[in-house]
Amino acid sequence: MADTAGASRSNGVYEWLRVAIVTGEMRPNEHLIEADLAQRLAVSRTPIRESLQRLADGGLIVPRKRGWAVREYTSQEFIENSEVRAGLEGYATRLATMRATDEQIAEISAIHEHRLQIKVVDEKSRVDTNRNFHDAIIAAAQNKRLTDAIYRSGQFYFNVPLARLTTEEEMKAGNADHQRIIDAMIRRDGAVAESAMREHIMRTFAIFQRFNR
Amino acid sequence: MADTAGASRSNGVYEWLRVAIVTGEMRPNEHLIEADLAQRLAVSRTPIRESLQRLADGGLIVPRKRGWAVREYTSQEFIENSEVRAGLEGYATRLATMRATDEQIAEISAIHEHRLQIKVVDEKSRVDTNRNFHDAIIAAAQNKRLTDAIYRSGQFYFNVPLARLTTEEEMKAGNADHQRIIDAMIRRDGAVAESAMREHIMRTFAIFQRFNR
DNA sequence: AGTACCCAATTTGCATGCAAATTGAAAGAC
DNA sequence: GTCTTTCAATTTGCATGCAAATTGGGTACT
Repeated sequence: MADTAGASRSNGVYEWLRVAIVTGEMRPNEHLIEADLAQRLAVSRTPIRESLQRLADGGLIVPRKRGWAVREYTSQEFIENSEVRAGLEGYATRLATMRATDEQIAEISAIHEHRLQIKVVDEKSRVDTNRNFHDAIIAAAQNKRLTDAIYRSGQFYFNVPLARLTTEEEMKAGNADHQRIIDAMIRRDGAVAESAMREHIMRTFAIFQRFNR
Repeated sequence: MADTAGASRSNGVYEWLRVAIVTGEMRPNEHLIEADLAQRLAVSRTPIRESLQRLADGGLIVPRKRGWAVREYTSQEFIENSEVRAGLEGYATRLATMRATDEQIAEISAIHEHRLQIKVVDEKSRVDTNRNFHDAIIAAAQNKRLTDAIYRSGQFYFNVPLARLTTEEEMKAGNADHQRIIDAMIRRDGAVAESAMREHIMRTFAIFQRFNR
């Protein structure tokens, strides 16, 4: 997120709205009225307007003839976004395989080994270790713009309970994917690491696609 | 570009400023004063402010303690952005290779053949046919979000005379790259098409990197 | 000459006001 | 009962006003 500036009122409003949308507190298709939001957040319409425009640029809300509405994604758009994510993070994995120090690869491997111990029911650890694994790989690619683009694409998955509904088999399959990725990275095989990551991401999002309502 | 809405005054201002920055009319590091811009464009500060915030989100300008400045890219950022572009457009080429109809591939091939006839000095045709070639491939990937992401990444190359300074050898090398790409697409070899496009893009941007001042 | 300090000018952040666009619903026609 | 038309209420787009933050430069002091 290329955050615009410091802790102005406007930025506070923007962040509040962004979180409200991403967490699903504001439902897709929900209509947004400047004056209502202004009253609710106890500011004037000016910072509200500025925030809404930025949210629209970011694709979180869409213009209506009058006002704005929280964006609703079609399943087609969901798939398209998954492809973007797979393309970006797959490429990041290739770069990471080329550029990571041995220490970084050992660290990623350690995160993976740690995750193998996590039980499905331990939701927090499950989500955290997964995030750590992906974050460590992305960071090892050493490309800030690429990192930004990847995290930005994640914003589009709001209102999808990505983490909640994983079964035992799904977690096993995910860990097997991770194993394939880290194995290729250790062998410094960028092409395999990349395609393994792509497939992992497309598989994972396919699982969650059915919850995109 | 996920354009926010219709032809309001604010959008006009936004577009005017965006073009001014991208074309280099406003130089990197140039300081932007709301009131000055307002007077210059004969509107109040409100639409100016809204536009500046959106430009900042898009990464074209950066905040200063007081006001904004046209962003100046380091050569490191230039390279990083080239990698993002190569990753995205390479992946689009792979998808296009899988998804294009035979007719679409024939069309792309025809564009390429046509370009082979263009002389270096014919700048307009040279730039146009190159764009057509890339656009046709990107469109054939049939992924709107991916298309948006690719064109968005192009915005970061403002103030670089990308088209102007191509030599005879550089154009030949570019055409050879294009040949490799279309050959792989005809063979429906997505992996080769993808890496050929990646290499083409990284090579091309490496040529222009020296003009990034 | 150099340094510290202070004040006026500049510039932003935000609130408010008003005209124009949009809407929904009531009233009227058939 | 249904379709039109009209009009008041709602809502946005933009301009303007004002307080607070920032700055630059002049003056006093060493």
